[in-house]
Amino acid sequence: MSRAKAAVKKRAYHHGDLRDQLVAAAEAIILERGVEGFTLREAARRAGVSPAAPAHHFKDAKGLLGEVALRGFRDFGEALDAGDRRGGDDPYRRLMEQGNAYVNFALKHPARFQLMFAHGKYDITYPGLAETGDKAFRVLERAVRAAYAANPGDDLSPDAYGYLMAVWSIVHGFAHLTLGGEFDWAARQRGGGKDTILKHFLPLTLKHLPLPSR
Amino acid sequence: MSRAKAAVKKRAYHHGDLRDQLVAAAEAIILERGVEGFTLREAARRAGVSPAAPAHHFKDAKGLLGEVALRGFRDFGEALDAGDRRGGDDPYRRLMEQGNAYVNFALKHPARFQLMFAHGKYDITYPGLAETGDKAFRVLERAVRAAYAANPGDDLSPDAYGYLMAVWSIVHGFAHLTLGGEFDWAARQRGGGKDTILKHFLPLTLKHLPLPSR
DNA sequence: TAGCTTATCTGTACAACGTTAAGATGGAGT
DNA sequence: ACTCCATCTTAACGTTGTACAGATAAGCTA
Repeated sequence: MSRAKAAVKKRAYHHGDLRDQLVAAAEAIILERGVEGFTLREAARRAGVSPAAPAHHFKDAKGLLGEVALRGFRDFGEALDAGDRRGGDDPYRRLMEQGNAYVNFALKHPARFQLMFAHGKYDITYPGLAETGDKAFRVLERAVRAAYAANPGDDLSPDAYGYLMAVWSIVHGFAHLTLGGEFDWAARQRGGGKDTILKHFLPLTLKHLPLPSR
Repeated sequence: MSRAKAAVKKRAYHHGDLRDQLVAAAEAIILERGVEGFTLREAARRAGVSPAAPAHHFKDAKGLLGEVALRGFRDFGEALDAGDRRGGDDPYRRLMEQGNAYVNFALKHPARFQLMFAHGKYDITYPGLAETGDKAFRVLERAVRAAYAANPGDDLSPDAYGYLMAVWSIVHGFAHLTLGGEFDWAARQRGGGKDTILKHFLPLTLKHLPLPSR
């Protein structure tokens, strides 16, 4: 009997799949109760193990959330990359598609996104996390480099930096404010929820995305 | 001997100024340890009272933080209003000044700002909070109304809504990302901290603030 | 001034949390 | 068959938020 099979059998002393199931439980808890509602003991309870069991897979509670954040940044980076590719050759379209992907990811995976930018909640020194986060961020930088025709390795021009920050700010701000419910009045006007925001108000907003000056 | 005077004397059974000092302690804790590091007991300790004392002034821990958030939104609204007035008659300048005020407030009062947008940390039903928050955000709406020449009471046009959300997103995103340390690479490049971001990178970013189409 | 009322604070207690230490279990490799 | 050791449990400790009963003193009424 394999380890994974043993996991479905109840009360096996050795869980067999605890690490992954702790991550899954953590994501579920954050989704249900918000980042604030997460507790390590609850995650252990859902996985059917004692409160001390997670210590054998993660340094502490913030370590487990570090793994959740890492997986979030990995998928996030891939989503941005897919958006970038959808943009083809046009620098503006590449940035526009990335912006759409950015907000779409946030609204499709609110638990992950909220955690990823909830500083202090997870261990930022978790192995691989910094690299994975940087990788995601560099997808955006790459598109800005192309838009400003910067050679690889060269520093971006001040204006290119400003543009990079402006684009990042507008999509991140929109995602953060939407998840925070600050645009609920807008959704209520159209009688819808997240879908309305994504399909109706995001395009309305992103059409004001600044154009790269070169 | 007045109540306030009694407060400085040590170990008076009745504190005399507990409510305000709990708020001050809470802000100090958040500033030092981040929103995550706040505990009610620590606030009580700093005010020199027992852990049960705050209950007579606030329903619970989230109630105290609700008061902190309320005071934050009050000052925030006033800062935005001052910016709006600095903008004079020019709609774009009004919005630009408000944007500057928005980010400046966030960087000058990081503890308050982080708390204000930390959903789940404070009691959103705290008396007066919703009204104070709405009031602050209506300062921005008012300027957009002027820019789009909307009559008071009328609904904004879809494009005006989109513009409102875009402007709000870009300044909020910039503030949130800066406080989260996401622009540290930029500050490091210029060898500075928050001041560098405020004085150098904010103008560079806000110059991409979209213009109202009418 | 004396007595009563009430707001404010203390002391104690409890459940839940994160984390650690010591011991139990059983799969994997020799 | 035997040993090793990763994995899990049980038990315990200190900290947290909060409830409850009682202590204190400030303010009001007479």
